[in-house]
Amino acid sequence: MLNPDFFSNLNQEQLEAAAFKDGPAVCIAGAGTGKTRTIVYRAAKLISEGIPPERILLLTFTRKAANNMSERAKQLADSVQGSIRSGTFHSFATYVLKKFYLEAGLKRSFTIIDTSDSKQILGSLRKNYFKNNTYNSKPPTNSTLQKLFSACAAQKLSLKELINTEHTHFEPFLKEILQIKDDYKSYKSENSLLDYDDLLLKTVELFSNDERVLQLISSEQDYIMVDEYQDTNFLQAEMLRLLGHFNHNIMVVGDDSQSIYAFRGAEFKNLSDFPNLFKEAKTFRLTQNYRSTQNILNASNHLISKASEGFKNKLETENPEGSKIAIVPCMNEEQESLFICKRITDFLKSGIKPKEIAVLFRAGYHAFRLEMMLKTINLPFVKWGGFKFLESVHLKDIISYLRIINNPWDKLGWLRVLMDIKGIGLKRATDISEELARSEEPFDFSNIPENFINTELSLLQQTMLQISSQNFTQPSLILNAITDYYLKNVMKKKFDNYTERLKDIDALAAISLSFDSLDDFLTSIILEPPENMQNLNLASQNEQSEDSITLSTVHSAKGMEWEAVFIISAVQGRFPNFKALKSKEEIEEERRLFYVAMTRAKKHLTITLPQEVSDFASNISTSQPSQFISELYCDSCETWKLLP
DNA sequence: CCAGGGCGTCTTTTT
DNA sequence: GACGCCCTGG
Repeated sequence: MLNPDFFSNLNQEQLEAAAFKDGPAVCIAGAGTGKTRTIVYRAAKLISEGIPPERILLLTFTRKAANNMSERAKQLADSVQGSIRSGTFHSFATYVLKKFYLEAGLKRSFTIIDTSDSKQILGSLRKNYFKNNTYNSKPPTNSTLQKLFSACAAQKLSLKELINTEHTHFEPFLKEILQIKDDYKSYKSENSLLDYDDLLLKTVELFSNDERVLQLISSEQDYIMVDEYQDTNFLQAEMLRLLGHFNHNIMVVGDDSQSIYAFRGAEFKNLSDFPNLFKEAKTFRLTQNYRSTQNILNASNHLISKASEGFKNKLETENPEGSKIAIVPCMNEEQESLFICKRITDFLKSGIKPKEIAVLFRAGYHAFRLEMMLKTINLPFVKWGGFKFLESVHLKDIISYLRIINNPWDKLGWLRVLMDIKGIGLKRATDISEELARSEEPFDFSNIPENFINTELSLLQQTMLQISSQNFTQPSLILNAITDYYLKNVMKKKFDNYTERLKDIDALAAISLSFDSLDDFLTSIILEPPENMQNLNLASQNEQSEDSITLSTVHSAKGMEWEAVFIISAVQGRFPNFKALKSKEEIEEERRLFYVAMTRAKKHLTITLPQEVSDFASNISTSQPSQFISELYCDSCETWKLLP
């Protein structure tokens, strides 16, 4: 049953969008205008009218948003059995490809590889190229290659076009880069590997080539809703367009002023283009903001009006004026951190709860100084974004063992595991992994050259044989056995801080408990990697976050809101980031990013500008205030003077 | 061909 | 402050 309170929570704009039933629609919803509430209400309403929840598909780019929404919709229509299907485009694509692997020309058990796997493969392929060093410019690194190939896929560009337009300094290497791209493609297909882009690419291919499959998949849902549509790329829009052949009830929701993912190929124009894709699409707009004070909105509107493109949705609110935005120049990061600690303490004294306070920044490392100070004064905090938990060496290692247990022919997994053995480097590890991939029996070492074999390698073989012979079904049990081996034989030798790293492995073990099969666990961890230590263990996170303030990158803060928000390091070169300074489009994106940061605040917004930052990336010593300060500055702001 | 040390690079943001 | 790459000696 629908909770009746919910009706009264919707204004006219929201009601119209939420009550819309059949056909395509686009909803342009500014920051803080109740976008999530509207989507959730629409879902709940459909369910209350008899649509089974599992026939509603909710697609988003990040899983955080997806989980959040299906939870809320569930609460709303609580007597309903079952739940809304929700997920990211990537997880939906994986579902499709697993179901129709034959039609997609794949093996039943294909492996999904993450970005660092791609880089590793590219690294080994790259060794065959760029040998004659006669050019006076630097050939692309593994990482750059990975980015280039990914950009091609997301933007539907040929490599040649991409290099000739955006990366002209690689023109001398074009031929070799093209060859590496071919090699990479063959390597993936020989080993049944799909990278993130392939998931989307193959699904789009499948949908365009096989109408039967498209129809079968389409018949699984009646309603599709897409959140944060401004963050989708060409392939995702294409996937949606194809689904539209049979599914007419598609609603996309988004805000082009909050498009902050162009760096990975997002096209915010997808939002304004939607009516071209679906001719009879109805457009809704949400413009009334419920989140922020008048002052915060004034300054935010002021800033976004400088944007050169977009709908320029001007937000309005009936909220009180509130206090002015504090612009606070500081001498250096030390003083900045001190000031923030002091002001946070004041906020806490005035009765604001810790979880209603957030500090936002452009890049993870901008907060290092502040983190140290918060630790010294014993103020608990959680940090979102920045550091990537699963990319740490020890966890990549552990996951490799799991991959081998799951699939003993996984060359990439073997490579990593073997290189941890004394006497085995890249060459031998490659030879052995290829031999193992060729063998009929799992863990068959009989064709490995004898001089490669030592006690450590035999121990590895025995351990793997033994674990796999136990036929554990629970991934957590396998993980335990692996950890046992890894700790004894590798970890202590490899790291001087192994006890600290062991905590991460424990955390991974905690997540593994909620999975019943190793394959599911591995797939999930690649498609939806946990962001940090804190949200690994949900229970402890909830307890913790009650008493903790939040530190977050602006990207990870999207969709969130807090009573009091700080934006730190608002200096030219940090925010906007120095890498963005050279192109107009990237400055535009930085501005939207700053806008997202500002509009997270409900009541108090404080922006700090250290005049001196030491930055190994940009080498800035004295810094100018961020250009966005003058762009946002208006009657709603005041500049503070700190005593030295 | 491997191990280990030194040195440079990088950190923008995520599936 | 961590990691990867390159060089050298064994």
